Amino acid sequence: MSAERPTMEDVAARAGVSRALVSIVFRGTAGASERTRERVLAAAADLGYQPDRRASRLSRTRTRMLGVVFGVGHAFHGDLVDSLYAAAAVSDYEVVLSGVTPRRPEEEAVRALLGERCEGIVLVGSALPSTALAELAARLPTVSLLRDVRAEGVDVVRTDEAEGLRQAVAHLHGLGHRHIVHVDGGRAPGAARRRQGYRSAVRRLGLAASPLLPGGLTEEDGARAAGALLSLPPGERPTAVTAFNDRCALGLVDAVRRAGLKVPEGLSVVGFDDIRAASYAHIALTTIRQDADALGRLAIERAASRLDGGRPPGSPVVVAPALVVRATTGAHR
Amino acid sequence: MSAERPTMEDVAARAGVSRALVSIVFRGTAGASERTRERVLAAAADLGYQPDRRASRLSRTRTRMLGVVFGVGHAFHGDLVDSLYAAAAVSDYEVVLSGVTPRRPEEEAVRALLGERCEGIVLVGSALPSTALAELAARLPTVSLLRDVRAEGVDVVRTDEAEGLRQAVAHLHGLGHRHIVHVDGGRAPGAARRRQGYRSAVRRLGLAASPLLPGGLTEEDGARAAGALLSLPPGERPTAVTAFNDRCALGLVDAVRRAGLKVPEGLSVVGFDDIRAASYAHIALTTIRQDADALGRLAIERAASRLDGGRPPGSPVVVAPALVVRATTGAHR
DNA sequence: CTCCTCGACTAGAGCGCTCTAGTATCGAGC
DNA sequence: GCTCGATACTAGAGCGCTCTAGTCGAGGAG
Repeated sequence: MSAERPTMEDVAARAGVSRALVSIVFRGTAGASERTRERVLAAAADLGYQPDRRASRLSRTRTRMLGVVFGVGHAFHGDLVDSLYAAAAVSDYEVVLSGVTPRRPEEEAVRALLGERCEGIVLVGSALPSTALAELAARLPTVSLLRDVRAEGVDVVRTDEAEGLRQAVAHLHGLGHRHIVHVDGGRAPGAARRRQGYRSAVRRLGLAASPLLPGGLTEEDGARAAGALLSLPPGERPTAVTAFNDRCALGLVDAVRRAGLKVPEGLSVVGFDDIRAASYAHIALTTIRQDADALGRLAIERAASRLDGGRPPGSPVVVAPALVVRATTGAHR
Repeated sequence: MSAERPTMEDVAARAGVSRALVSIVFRGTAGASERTRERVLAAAADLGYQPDRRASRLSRTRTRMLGVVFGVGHAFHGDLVDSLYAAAAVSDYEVVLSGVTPRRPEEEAVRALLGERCEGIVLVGSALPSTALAELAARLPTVSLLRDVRAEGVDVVRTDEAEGLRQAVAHLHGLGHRHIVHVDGGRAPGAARRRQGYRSAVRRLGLAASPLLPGGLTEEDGARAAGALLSLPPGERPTAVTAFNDRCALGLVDAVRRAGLKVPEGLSVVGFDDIRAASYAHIALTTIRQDADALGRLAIERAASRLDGGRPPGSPVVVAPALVVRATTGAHR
């Protein structure tokens, strides 16, 4: 149905120049006169020529490809992928996606990228054991985005979770809340730091640290935490909650409202992430915003500086979060 | 930091065989004795050799790569990507993802895939003009997944939206509802067919077709539709609603509940898609399930049959949806 | 003993680019 | 006139695989 795809050779013949010149024109490097450049591009357009990246990557010494492993369908990963694409373009790197899905484990996603000869790899919210990460890092520059790991050679780029929780607690404290509970994320990436941030913030304000409420990272986990919260004797019930993340907060808000408790009048709730849904007018979740743009940019820069600058490891990059006040928090009464 | 990556040549030398033999072993084709096979694999393992896919693809006549363009972060697209990965593996194709994000338009995502020399391309919920799709299809097998288009050469794989709405309306009718309103999806892919499915279903049951309520594909759109619905004079207010999709339904349910209307007692709501969140216990949305597995599988099969079987176009593939009854619908009273 | 067949293995020509080391041409400087 | 240095362009050797067309040797049939 379609004729053989034209190659550089065809374009060269049509433009009456050598293949090398066509290559020069398409790579945009110096060495071709303006007239020839135009002639070549015209010939290419006539033939519908498009350079073959496979061949180009094979012959180039550098592939300038950065692999990105992410959870397909994870809202926040999506925001990060957007930012990674943008940042890579700036540094003249190319992003190659490899998705993790229920049926496609992270190991396989990584293996696929290695076969492509990516020069570096960014793992978004990786769940790989740190030994596996260290092994990876021994082969090529490896950035763990979101997840904090101590693994030889692995660069970490993450949000300052503890600081985020400090801000959340301080915000609630400023509103007059004295009984604040944290809904925990369990073993999810970042959960430990948020937990710890909550505890130290509460302590510093001279409040009593309440036992954690078991939660998780989905709406369902949040709804379950709501059940636990509502079953507490009224006297022991907190007036404010910091949730592990936005989805968890959303589920919790939804469930307590259905039980007749008003938000924020009866309970103030703060999330974490600032996923898109959090900003919807009818939800208007007060939350701790993770700076997806900065996170993505720094992850790429980190990989690029290892590749280009030969700059050595360096300590984890920690991005400051920001409190976004919306409508799920209010004065204590 | 790392030595040069070993090549087939190195493995061959170490195993004391020719490069061709190593290739045979790694491709798993016949022509090597069991003993040699083991020797080669051992040598490869020693060196930490991994075949270079760029080179392999370049020399192979067929790349067996299928490009997939999808919306990063779209929950349902994520489900489809999972199924596409799985189906491609079965047909021995390789999936190459190219994400669409706020800053990376679909055109660019497609261009990237063409440069990779994908043999076929699957566009999930494409928003490209049909002329652009036809142009693409002239170059390589093109499947439009979810979106129904009439474009020369483009294979369409989609859910039977009209049938879905018929089921939704029939379900509500069976519960005694006589005043059912559809919250419209506007220009979103599939919206026209759902609209039309609603109208014909209502007509067939002898009910009056109410004017559509403008909605959209996000929770926010649903919440806005709720506002419009609540502002209707009580006598004109419907007792049941079919929403364009789950997210819209979720936003609507949330908003009407907050306004004091109980679901399903005061209003029954049916969504569309059956995204993961719909099944969460605290949400339990009655919805029309799109069969992501079948959709993905058929999309791959379609592309593969064009490529392998040379089977010609064929009519659009329409997948049956299924009603999933949960807790947002109840008997009219 | 010769002719065939068959399995195991190899040589070598690509695949479509990139990039180094050139050659040709031309104007300027002495 | 000759050299020099640019600038514009080309030849050709890879990059690391795949795959066709072989070679080689062992065994079976006649």
